Amino acid sequence: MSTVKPPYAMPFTRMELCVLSVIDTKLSVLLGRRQQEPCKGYWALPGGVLRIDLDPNLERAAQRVAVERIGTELPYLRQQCCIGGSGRDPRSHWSLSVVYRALTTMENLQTTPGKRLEALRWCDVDLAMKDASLAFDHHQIIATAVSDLRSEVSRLDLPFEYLSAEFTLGELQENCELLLGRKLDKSSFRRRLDDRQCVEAIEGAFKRGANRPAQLYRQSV
Amino acid sequence: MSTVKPPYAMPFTRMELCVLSVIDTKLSVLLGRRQQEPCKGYWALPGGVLRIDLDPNLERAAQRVAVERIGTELPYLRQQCCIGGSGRDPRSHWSLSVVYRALTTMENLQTTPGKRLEALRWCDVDLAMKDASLAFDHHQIIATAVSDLRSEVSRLDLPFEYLSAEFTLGELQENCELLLGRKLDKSSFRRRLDDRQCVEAIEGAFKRGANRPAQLYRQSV
DNA sequence: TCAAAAGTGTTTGGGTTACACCCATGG
DNA sequence: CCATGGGTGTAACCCAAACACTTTTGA
Repeated sequence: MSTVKPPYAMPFTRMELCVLSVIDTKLSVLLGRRQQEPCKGYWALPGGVLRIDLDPNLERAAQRVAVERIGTELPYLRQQCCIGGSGRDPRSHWSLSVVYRALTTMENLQTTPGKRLEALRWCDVDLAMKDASLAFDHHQIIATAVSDLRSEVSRLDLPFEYLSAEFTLGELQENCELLLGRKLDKSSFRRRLDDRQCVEAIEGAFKRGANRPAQLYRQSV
Repeated sequence: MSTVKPPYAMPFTRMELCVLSVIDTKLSVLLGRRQQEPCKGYWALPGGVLRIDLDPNLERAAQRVAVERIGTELPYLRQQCCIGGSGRDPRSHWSLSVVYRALTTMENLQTTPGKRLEALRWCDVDLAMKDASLAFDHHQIIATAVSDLRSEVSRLDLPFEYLSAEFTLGELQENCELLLGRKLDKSSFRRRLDDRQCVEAIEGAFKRGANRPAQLYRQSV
């Protein structure tokens, strides 16, 4: 397999990250303030150029960009969409962005800005989704990312890479409620969980506190 | 906005089409037999190179490739996913494919193969989804395209670009059944339709035949 | 004995399935 | 008047929401 120069010019290809987290009980998205043109000074999703000399595939590319901009790899990475066309980005006549969505916890993330970013901050998604002052079409991307995440959680397609390995049903429910932005009923939540067999009790493992001990669970095989 | 040569090499970027249709009462996918390496002689999804000199955006690129390979533009075009990495395609060290899904009717499509294809043929999706002899990872792409289409139809997110402008409820139901590959109940299908208000009756328009005339409907605003 | 969170049962209601039935028309 | 497909009504059922209740621990 030899590398042949393609006969046509190829698009300027970037990776963009839509990193979500629950901050202060609200689902939030990580935004970076751009240090360079285009959209210098505007808030935008963190991103970077695809490096075919460094990245073996798209998902690894997204993780490399995460490390460079945010300082860590990201759990629960999902491809969201890709957008391409002429006139999107002044650096090139024709540019293509591959967007990945992630879910992480604040603790894993110190928000010290990486290369090419002036600052990083968390922004409540309810605000970000409507904020037309974000760079490019990023508020639209955030809206679909949030809606896709929420419909996954609604149908109990749970973000296990984001959750800790062992959890009580109360903790699991609380996490889902924070992601969805609404309360769930304990009884029906549990019934749906064991209909779908998505979690299993860990024999003899409990979380103890100032109350009745709670059975610990893990993701089912 | 000046065009600046990007500082890094960019991926060899292609468009692939997953064109679905109901052929002989079965949901089928359009496959082309490749005339050139890589995978010469194998059946694959029709596709072509992204041409940033010709295509204003990704969707237009998909339509241009459709015209070149299949001879017509396609209704109901949806972005499916994109796949990228090194070692996928011997023409380039690193290649990226943007996959679009479409839905069309056999009548709109003469299957005379376009450029770079030896032949075109329709293949029952139930076979194609499992056929590991398809080029690249195309059988996997087909499987997710079919599943995405079917879950849209299940929740009555109907493919209106594919349906004709006026239809009876019987025709609509029959179309949905063919796409889903299973029978639906007439009564509940109609109840769900008017709960969701996705179609509206066309005042005074009927389809006549050797039986009771059927009210014609169209997509709701 | 009380607070707090775990865990369970029971009722209700919305929505879908299954199926039976009536209606209107051409032949 | 009969075959054919359009169109409607009803009962059964499934799932999840709502909510009340019991259980088990530490303090």
